[in-house]
Amino acid sequence: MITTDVKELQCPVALTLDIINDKSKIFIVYILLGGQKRFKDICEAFSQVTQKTVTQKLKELEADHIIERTVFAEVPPRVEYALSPIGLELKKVLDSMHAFGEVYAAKYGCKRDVK
Amino acid sequence: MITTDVKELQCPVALTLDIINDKSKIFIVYILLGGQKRFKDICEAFSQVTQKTVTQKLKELEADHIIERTVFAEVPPRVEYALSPIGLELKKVLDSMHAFGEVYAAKYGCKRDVK
DNA sequence: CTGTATCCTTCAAGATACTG
DNA sequence: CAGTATCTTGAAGGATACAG
Repeated sequence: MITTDVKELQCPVALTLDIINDKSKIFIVYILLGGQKRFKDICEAFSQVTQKTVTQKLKELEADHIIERTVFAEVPPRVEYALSPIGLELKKVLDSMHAFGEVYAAKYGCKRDVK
Repeated sequence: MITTDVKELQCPVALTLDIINDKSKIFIVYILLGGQKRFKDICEAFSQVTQKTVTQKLKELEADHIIERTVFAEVPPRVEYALSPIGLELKKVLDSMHAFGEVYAAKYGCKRDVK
């Protein structure tokens, strides 16, 4: 069977990976764990990534119900992004990553080769 | 300051993400949580990825001390991959992903658009 | 400020064939 | 069986300019 435009992920881990499919998205969640942020703030926290990419990742996260986007009718425009309730659930995943990172760094250091 | 060939990741989450930087590596860890596996078995569990990619990811994981590679001097050759002690620590990360995926699926289902 | 729209580059990964 | 060696391609992301 070939699914043409939809896939069904039986494994919850695969589902999670499909939602948080790259580093930049996890970073956005990480940033938003510190409270809601403006578009500009997210871009600045993300020096290695272009604005275009930030926009795209924010859209994907919003489409997946991980974050919520609020537009304020002001001049100049203001848009705030915040984690949704389900997005907040990702904190546990991030926490476990944090814990692993600390254990790993204690054993092997935190220096990494750049590819 | 510009680092030319090494980066130092202060944030443990960033470090973890740098080690487990894509879905395929997390999947390999996931597969190996079920016990040590042969190269062939890993390739087969990974129908969507080519052998070349599996080889590459295994090498990276080994270089990062996440997995251990054992060569048996047999004919035909046999190579087994297993999680290292630190690699086993990743189980907690996978567990939290599993938990999140279940919560998410209960709320939004497990069907995903294919890009 | 918060995005869109193009164009362009590069790099990861697929296909395939070959080796010890 | 467990890889390595090439070649190729497609999509992600950078740079830049523009819009509401």
